[in-house]
Amino acid sequence: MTAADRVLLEIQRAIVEGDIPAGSKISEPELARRFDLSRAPLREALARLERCHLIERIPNAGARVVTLSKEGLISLYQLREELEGLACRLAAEQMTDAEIAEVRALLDQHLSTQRVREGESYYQEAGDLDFHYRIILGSKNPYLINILCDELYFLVRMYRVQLGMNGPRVSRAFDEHKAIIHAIANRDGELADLLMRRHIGASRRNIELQLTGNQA
Amino acid sequence: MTAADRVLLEIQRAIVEGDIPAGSKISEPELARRFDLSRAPLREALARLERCHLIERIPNAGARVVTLSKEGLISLYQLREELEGLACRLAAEQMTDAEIAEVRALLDQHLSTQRVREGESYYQEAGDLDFHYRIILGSKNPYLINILCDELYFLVRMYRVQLGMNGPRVSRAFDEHKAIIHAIANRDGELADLLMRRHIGASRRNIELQLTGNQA
DNA sequence: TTTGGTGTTATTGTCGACAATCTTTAGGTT
DNA sequence: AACCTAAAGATTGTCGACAATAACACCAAA
Repeated sequence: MTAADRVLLEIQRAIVEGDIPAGSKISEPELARRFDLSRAPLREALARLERCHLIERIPNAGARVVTLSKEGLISLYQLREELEGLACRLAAEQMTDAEIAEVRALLDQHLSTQRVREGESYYQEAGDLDFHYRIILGSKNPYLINILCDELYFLVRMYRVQLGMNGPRVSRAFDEHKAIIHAIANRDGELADLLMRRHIGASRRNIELQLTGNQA
Repeated sequence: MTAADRVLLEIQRAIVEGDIPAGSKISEPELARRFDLSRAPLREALARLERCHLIERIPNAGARVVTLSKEGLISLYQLREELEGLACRLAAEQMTDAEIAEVRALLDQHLSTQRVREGESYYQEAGDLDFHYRIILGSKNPYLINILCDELYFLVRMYRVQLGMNGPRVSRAFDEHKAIIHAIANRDGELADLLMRRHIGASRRNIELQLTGNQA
């Protein structure tokens, strides 16, 4: 693993968790000192951060961390609904019985840990992401996998971590996950598609509420 | 405009048109000499080429131009159907009457030039791409625009330029374009979505035929 | 002959310094 | 006082060289 990869992971985590605040300016020399490396691997990392929409660069003018907005959230989740719906249809055709069984085991595991850590949202985040990851990987479509897992999901996590995902929504999401994997196990891609779109739509509305509440 | 941007455009064109053959290995020193610049901006360009799926990089091992395959084509066009279908639905809501009129004027212009250059596919390519670009931009969804215009379309062009787009399909595509913009003008997003999916599906089958024919 | 190890070679990753560009600030003019 | 201009400062883009890693060839042993 290269130095650019390491610093990329660190900066990704820092931006997603708000350690580097949204909307703040990125200074290459400052970050280079902070992570104790040259600007070459740092610029490589910045290029990848731009790729996953965590920063915005203007030639000869610098880079800024993205700002979270209601319009951005809606645009992002419009795409998610469409792409993850497609992922469900493909997964219903492509996933092996073994892979489906693994996801079901994963969900059971989430359910038990969720009871213990009621209200603590971070682990739920990771679990939720993990579920979506599995379905997307199950589509076996490399371009779809790349877009969702490598380019869009860090921004999704940023919205969820910074704006929170709490209330009764947390426990309800598990049931929705169960229903989706059940439809996939039945090889009913259409139903899985529909359920996933509703699932993502509900998640969007939940974050939207937080967003309008906070900035009001 | 920076030097990395210039060399990026040149290499993109070279790969899309097969000047740098599909599947060939990329040598950083060689390309640096060939385009007469340092490796720093070249690596920046390579990073963006990877982003639009024209090359594949392995850490510490180099980069290769992608190889065109039937599976790759199908995966790519599955995504296109979904994303451009969404673009049509959004465009039917978001495009202004002026923008719609512009696209119609564009189509009329294509029709007249197409009659003149019957069979010459390259201009048709540009025209077809232009039409799709307009619809995508009309969706006003920045993430959707980024994915389709910046990341996927160079690969689409590569398939079409290298595997050809000929026969009666060329003229038929114009009628399909007409029908799509007509549906958008009527603010019928559902219909535009359906027509676009069929349009892209037909285009895929056409290239698929060429692909199976060539490698057989 | 095939397989495993080793040395060589070439490529990629990284570094520090220089050049080009933009932002900011100070100054002068209307 | 407001606005345009210009110089200073800082930041980004680019360069050539060095270090680390991986591919390759060669040789030895089974």
